Amino acid sequence: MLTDRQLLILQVIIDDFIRSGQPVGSRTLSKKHQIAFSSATIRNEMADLEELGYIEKTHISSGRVPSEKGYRYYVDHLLPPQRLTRADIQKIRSVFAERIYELEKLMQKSAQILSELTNYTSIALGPAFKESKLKRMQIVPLNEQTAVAIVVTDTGHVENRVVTIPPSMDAGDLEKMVNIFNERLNGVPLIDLKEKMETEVADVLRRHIRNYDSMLNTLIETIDVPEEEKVFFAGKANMLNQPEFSDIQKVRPLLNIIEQEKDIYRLLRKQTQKGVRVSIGHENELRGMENCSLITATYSVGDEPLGAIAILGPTRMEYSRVITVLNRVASDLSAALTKWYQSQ
Amino acid sequence: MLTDRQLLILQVIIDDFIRSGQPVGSRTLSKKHQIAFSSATIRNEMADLEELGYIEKTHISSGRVPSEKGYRYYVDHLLPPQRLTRADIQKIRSVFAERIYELEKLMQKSAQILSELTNYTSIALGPAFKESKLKRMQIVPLNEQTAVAIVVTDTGHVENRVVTIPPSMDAGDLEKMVNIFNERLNGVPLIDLKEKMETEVADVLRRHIRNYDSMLNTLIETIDVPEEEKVFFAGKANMLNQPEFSDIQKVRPLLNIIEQEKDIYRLLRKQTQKGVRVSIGHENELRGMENCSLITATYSVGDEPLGAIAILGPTRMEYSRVITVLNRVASDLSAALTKWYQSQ
DNA sequence: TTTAGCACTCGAATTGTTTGAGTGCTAACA
DNA sequence: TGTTAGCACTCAAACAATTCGAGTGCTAAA
Repeated sequence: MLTDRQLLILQVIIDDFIRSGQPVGSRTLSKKHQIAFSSATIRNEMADLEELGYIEKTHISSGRVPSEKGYRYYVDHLLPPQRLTRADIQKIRSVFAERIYELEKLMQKSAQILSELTNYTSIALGPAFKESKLKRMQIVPLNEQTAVAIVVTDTGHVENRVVTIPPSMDAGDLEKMVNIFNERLNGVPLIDLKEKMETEVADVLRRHIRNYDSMLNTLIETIDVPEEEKVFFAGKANMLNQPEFSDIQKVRPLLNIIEQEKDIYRLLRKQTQKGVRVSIGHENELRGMENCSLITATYSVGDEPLGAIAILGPTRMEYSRVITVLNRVASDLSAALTKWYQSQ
Repeated sequence: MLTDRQLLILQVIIDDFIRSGQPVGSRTLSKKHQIAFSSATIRNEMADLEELGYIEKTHISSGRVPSEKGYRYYVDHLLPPQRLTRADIQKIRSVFAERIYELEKLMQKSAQILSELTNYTSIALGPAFKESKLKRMQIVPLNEQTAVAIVVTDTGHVENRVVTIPPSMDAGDLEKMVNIFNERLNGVPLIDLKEKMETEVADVLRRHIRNYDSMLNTLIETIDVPEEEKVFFAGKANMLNQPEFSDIQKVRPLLNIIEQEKDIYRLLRKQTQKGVRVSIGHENELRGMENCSLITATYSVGDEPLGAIAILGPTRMEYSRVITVLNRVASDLSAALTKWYQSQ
C-alpha cells in the first residue's frame, strides 16, 4: 500500500505532467508549495514509486513520467475535484436549450460543444433505434417503375428507400398494400418488422392483391437494411495540437481509425453500462490507440442507456476536466432527450 | 515564346519533379534518354526558363522546381497523355454498375473510388436539388403535440422535420391540410414552395380550417430551412502521405478547412461550368491552400451540370492521372444519374 | 528519517567539418 | 553561333565533437 506521502507525490507528478507534458524532476517538485520535503527525499520516494510501477523514466537521468498503471491509479483514486465555470455550464446549457428539430443536429452539436470545451477530439454515437416501433409506412410512387418507401417510427425517425414497382402492380394495388401494412404493423418494433411482414401480412396480401410477392420481397429487402446509428465527430484536428502527436507517423494510424469510423462505432456501441468509463493506453484493444485514452459516458432516456458520447485524446489527458465536462453534457443531453421522448 | 527545346526541358523537369518530389538538376536531366544535350546546355536553358518564371531554385545552388506559373503552363499545354489501365476502368465501372438505392451512398462511393485510384483526398458534392419539384407532402402525427412533416420530391429525395401541432388543431384538420397541399402544390419547385404556401394555399386553408395559420407558419419555417447539398469526403488521411505535408504545421490549416466543410462546399458550389478545372496554389482563394491544387469536374444529368467532384492534393500533383481519373468518374457518374433521373 | 553534497548520466543544443549535388561562367570547339 | 568541357563556388544535409543543464543515485552527516 502507498503511504500518504507517496500518494501526494504521485498526484503532484501526474498533475504537473498533464499540465506541462514534460518529465517531472525532484527539484521541480520540491519547489511546489504543496510539498515540504527536500529534493533528495522526493528522489527516494520516486524511486519507490517507480519500483512499484506507477511512474517511469524516459531515460536513465530524466525526470519521471506517469505509467499507464499510474494514470489508472490517478483516475481511480486521485482525481482532483473539478468544477466547471459558469461560462462553461452556460455554454452547455445553451446547446440543449433550443428546440430540437432533428436528432442528428443535436448529436452533432453535442460533439461540437465537447470538443470545444476540452480541446480534444469528441465522438457522439446517435441513439440506438432498435427499440423504436413502426408508426406509419408510406409508399409514394414516382413513376410507373419506381417509388419511395418511407417508414416513420414512433420516435419521429424517418427512413426511406427507393424501390422498384413490379410491372404487374398498379397504383390501386400499391395503396391497398400500404393500407394493409399500416393496419397490421402499427406499433411493431422495427427489428421484428421483417418477420411479421413475411408471416402475418403475407397471408392477408395474398387474399387481396395479385402479384404481391415480388413487391413484398423488394420491400422487405430494402427495409431490412440495418440502419446503423450514426457517429458524429468534432474537433478531429485537435488531435494535431497535442505535442505527443507532433510526429506525423504517430497521428496517421489514429486518423485512419477516426476516418474509418467503423472501429470507433463498435467501441462505443459496446459501452452500455451507465456512467463514465476510462480506457488508458493499452487498455484500448484497437491497434494505433496505444498512446490514447478514450473516455466514454452514456446518455439515457429515463433509465435506459441509449447511446454514448466520448472524448479521445493522448494518455496525458486532462482527465479531471474531461470527465466533468462529459458528465455534464451526458446528463444535459439525457434530460433533453427524455423530455423529447416523453412528449411522444 | 518558348522554344521547342525549352518546352521539352520544362516538361521533363516537371514530370520528374512530380514523380520524385526532389529538385531536378541539370546532370540528372542530361542523363534522361529523351534529352540529348549536355548538362551545360541544359543549365543555360534552365537559367532562361527561370528568368521567364516557369521554374525556381529552392536555394542558390539547388536544382530547379516548377513554379506555379510552370505548373499552369504544364497543365494547359504539356500534359502527357495518360490512359487508365483496364483494372482501373473496371473498378470505376463496378462502382456504378450496382443498382442505386440511395443517392448519398452513390456519392460516397464516388468519392471513395476517386481517392483510392489517386491516393489523394477526394470530395464529392451531392447533386443540387433546387430544381426538383414537390411530389408529395405527408404529415404523420406522433402524438397530440408533434408530428413529422415529410416532403418527397420528384427525384425521390425525402426531406423530413419534426413540427409542433398547435393545440387547436385535430387529426382531421391535419389531414385536410395535407390534402389541400397535395392538390395545390404538386409539381411546384421546392424553391417556390414557401411563396406558394404563403399566397395561394393560405387562402384555401382559411376557408376550410380554423387556426390554420400558426401551423402553416411552423410548416413554412421548417420546410424552408434550405437543405444544403451534402459534401462527401474520402481519403482525408491521404493528405498525410504527401512529403510536402510531413510537417504538422503545414497540414493543420488544411485539415481545418477539410473538417469545416463549409469553405470547400462553397468552392465546389461555384463550379458550374462544365468540364475540368484546375486551381494551382495561390489560384485558390482559401487561406491554407497555398500549397495545394484543387481539381474539380462537374457531373451532369442530360446537359445540366448538377454537382461536382474534386481531388485535393499538393501542388506537386499527378495532374495527368488525376484529370484522367476525374473525367472518367464524372462521366460514369453522369451516365448513372442520367439513367436514374430519366426513369423518374 | 531527512537532507546536503557529489559524481555521474544523458538529451538537447551548438559548433565545426565533410560530402555531394548543383550552379554560373569562361574558353575552346564544331 | 550554338554547344560543351572544365573549374571555382555555393549550400544543404549528414556527421562528429563539445558544452550545458536538468536530472539521478548514493553516501555521510544532521
